[in-house]
Amino acid sequence: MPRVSMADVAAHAGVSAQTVSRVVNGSPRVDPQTRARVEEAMTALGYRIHRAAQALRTGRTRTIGLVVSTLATVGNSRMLQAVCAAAEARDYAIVVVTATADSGIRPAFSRLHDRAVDGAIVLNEATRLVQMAGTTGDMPLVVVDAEPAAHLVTVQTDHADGARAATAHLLAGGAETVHHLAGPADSFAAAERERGWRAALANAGAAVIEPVRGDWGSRSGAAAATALADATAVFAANDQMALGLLHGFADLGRRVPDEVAVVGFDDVPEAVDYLPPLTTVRQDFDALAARAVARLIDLAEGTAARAGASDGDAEVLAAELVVRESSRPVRAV
Amino acid sequence: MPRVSMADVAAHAGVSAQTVSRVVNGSPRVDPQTRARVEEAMTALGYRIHRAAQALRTGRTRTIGLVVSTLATVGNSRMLQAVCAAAEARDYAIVVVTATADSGIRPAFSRLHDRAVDGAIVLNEATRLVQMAGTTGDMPLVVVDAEPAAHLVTVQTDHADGARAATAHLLAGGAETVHHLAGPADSFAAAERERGWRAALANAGAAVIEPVRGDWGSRSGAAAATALADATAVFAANDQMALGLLHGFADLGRRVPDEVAVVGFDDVPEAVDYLPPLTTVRQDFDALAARAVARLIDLAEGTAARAGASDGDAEVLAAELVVRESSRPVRAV
DNA sequence: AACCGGGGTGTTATCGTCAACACACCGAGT
DNA sequence: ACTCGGTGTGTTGACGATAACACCCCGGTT
Repeated sequence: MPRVSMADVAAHAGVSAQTVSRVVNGSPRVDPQTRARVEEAMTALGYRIHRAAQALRTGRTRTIGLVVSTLATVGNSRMLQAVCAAAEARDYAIVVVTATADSGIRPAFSRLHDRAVDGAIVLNEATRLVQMAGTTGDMPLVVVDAEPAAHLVTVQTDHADGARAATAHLLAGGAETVHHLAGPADSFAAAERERGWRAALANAGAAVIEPVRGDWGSRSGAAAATALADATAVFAANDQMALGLLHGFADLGRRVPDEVAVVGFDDVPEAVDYLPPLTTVRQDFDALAARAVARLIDLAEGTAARAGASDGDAEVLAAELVVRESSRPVRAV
Repeated sequence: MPRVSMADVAAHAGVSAQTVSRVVNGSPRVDPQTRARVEEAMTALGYRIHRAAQALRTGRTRTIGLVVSTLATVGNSRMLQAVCAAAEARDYAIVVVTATADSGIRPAFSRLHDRAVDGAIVLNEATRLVQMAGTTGDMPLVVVDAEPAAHLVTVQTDHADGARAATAHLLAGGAETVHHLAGPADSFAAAERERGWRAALANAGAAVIEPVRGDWGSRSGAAAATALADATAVFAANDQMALGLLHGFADLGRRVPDEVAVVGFDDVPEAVDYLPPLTTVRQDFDALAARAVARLIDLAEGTAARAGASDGDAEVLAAELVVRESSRPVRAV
């Protein structure tokens, strides 16, 4: 049995296809009786709107592209899930495209352009967004965790403040100063976390030791342990690197938290079961995703043109310190 | 500037739109000179095919739906990434829909049906697939990690064999028997892993202690530690639960691996940095995803009708034991 | 000379939906 | 009686791509 079209429904209800369209789109210009008859016909025939045809006619697909560098980080995959949920609630679908470092974002946007998505959300690692200014054409865009800039709508966690809180917490615990295991140099989130760490140290008048740099992965955290062997407190830029650090310190015989305190960032679900359970900074990925989707849909549907409200518009969501055993005060109270 | 259509390209190249279509679709019935002229016009104008129009005319969207219960498990998010990569290589796009336990799969498939996807891949937790036999209509379907059944194409890791290898490894290490921290009762993968564990015990004539059941999350693993306090070897159904178990054992003062050996499943990237580094069973998610996508595209494009080769067709990929410190032999060699 | 076959190309109609316009009807105001 | 505004509905014509068919031009048969 072939697809049921508006014409079929129209015939069954004894009206024109246009009236069916009006019912589907909730136009007020339909007699309640007629509307009821059409709706009855729709359920009777099992009518489903043909999105491709709708897209062809209206130019809008009710589809959002999600550009993601990798899903290997817990943060990204949680964002993806949250974005899906938020989009589904608005009757939008998500198509995922990957943009790796070597492929660049151009092919990703090319695919999205083909698919005529109504807009795109870019996750993370967006420092190199500058490259693509021209490429995206006029596609509405919301970037997560990127440098706020003119003509760019961004949504981000307050990485700097979270990092500041983590560092202050470690200082309050009695550490002379706090070492930092930073993320990749080209990551905005990593830069922000580093900035917050520096600010907290400056605020307390503590010495700044140049950070060790990792790649977000736990292996790089383990590798950093020797370089950080004389630290009494370390703020790691994410939980995975913190985990590696815990491992590295264990191998070196450095006891956590008795000899060295460790704090991470993200609050991955497993952090509570690390050994010892990890103090970390929790991001509200659900809220972040909901805001990103809401902003994008506003842009895509909005009559408020992009010249107006969208200029360099940045939204920042708070992060929350979660204290666990890995940062029990170094010198007992 | 509005969208560039085939007609525009055709005008620019001095041919008809149909000829442009033939060039785009690689028809052999085009003079090489004409083809060159058309291709030149396409790049000159920046032509991009309009998928919605193509979909309307051809009835196919070059889009694959991915139905996923959650992305909280590492396995699922790695599968998602791998599926995206495999699909992109074939010029297909992925749209992700979630089907939670309460929402059921019906709305998910409804969304996919609207979107006119060419087929769908269902990830995991598919025991309740039976519910949807009628719902999917004739949409081509590949299910990952589900009970093979007639009229169902499945792709799966050899969970049972991986579990068997893990259990045999623990027995070889000197354990009297091996306890099992199982996954949720409604999960196919969990059932298979349990089956492999039982088989290995039976094979060795070891006693079977009824498994403790978790929910894949690390917290459930930690909670299971007390119930498993007298074990000398535990096979956990995934790495996250194994991590929780390591935490729980540490709290109980049970030393791993000296007093109790632990093995997980999945080989998440962090497993190597758990304390102690976790022995586990590695799944090849990339291969799994590539096979799933390949099978689905065959189904969707295949002239080989579904009555033929697709009947109860199951593909099984090997898993590999990765030995680390958490299972160092209980009784020294 | 008439015919054939096939490569290369154009024409036409169509997929399902919706914007724009047309129209028919009705009660209210002049 | 006659316009008027509003309401409910139908008609027409795109949107962009392509399947099906029609056509022309050629060299090679009969």
